[in-house]
Amino acid sequence: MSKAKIIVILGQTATGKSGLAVKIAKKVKGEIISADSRQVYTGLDIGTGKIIKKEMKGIPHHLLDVVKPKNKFTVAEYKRLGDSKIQEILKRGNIPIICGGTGFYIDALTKGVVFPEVPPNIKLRKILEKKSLEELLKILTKLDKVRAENIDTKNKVRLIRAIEIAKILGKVPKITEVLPQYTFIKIGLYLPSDILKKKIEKRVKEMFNTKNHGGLLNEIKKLKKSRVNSKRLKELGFEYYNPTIEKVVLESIQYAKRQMTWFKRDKEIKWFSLDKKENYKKIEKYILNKI
RNA sequence: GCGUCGGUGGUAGAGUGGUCAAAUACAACAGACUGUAAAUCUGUCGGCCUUAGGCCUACGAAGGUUCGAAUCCUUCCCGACGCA
Repeated sequence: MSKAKIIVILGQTATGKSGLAVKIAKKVKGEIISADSRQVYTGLDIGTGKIIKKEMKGIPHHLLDVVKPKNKFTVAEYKRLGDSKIQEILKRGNIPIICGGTGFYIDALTKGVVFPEVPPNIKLRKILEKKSLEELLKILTKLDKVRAENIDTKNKVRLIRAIEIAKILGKVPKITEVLPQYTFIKIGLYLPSDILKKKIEKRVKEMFNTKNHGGLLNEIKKLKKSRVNSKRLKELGFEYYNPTIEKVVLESIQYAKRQMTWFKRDKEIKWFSLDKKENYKKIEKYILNKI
């Protein structure tokens, strides 16, 4: 039996992924699984550029609004949920379309990555956070010399997580990748950088427009009211921490670059530019051919 | 017009005779990524030479003092403030 096929649509922010995904879904009887690390949260709508009901055009969208922003969501959870969504969709005889810009999440779902079964330990993290990089490295070296040697020794977040894992499992297991059970058709969307910048600018301005459900600032107000503190807001991304139009535009552009460094490594991605309308047809054809 | 303070790399801003191609921050460029991933972290960042290193051009402009100047002196240009 041949493997089930799954479409993946990825790309930098503001390249038009969501729109394309809906179009493709209509053609192939698809259902969309979002791969966005922040759109999983309720209440983060404007700042994350979450698709609105009208734009969905009746296509089912999954993994949007699955947790409250006060709770932390993680890749491992994403993988679990994503895998089960894929199964459900396939069972219905439809085609799953993974669509989003969070490379880490996409890889978790498409590369058969197996994460160590160690949930975050908030208490331990609090203690470790107070320690210096040197101290943390020392602790990790004691627990797992191998991981200590190849870890980024200046990255506190990583050091803490490594210790967290090693404390439970004795060491940090080597990352294992099992052969994926599906065939992924990966479509990457890109735009020439000047056009991308313009689109980002336009999008950010729209975010701040108060006619847009009160705008981003109102969204932040609501989040604060629901007792999301400012440290958490910062974690949720730059749009949510003292934003100004200029700042958000700049940081979006920087973010887009970071996204690209991630995607560049994946040689399975077939890239398309969306700067011309007729390219939609090209992509459609490419996908229909593969399915 | 007189007086005071100031003019530093893409920007902001330290440096006030040698250790200065010049702290730091930002931007830019490249990259990493084992449960925070729009997060977190790293490298490069005047030009040229293949790295060690070397050479050249640079701290408003032109001169000067000095073995040596972003730093001191003179004049000029520009800016801010004060007095007229």
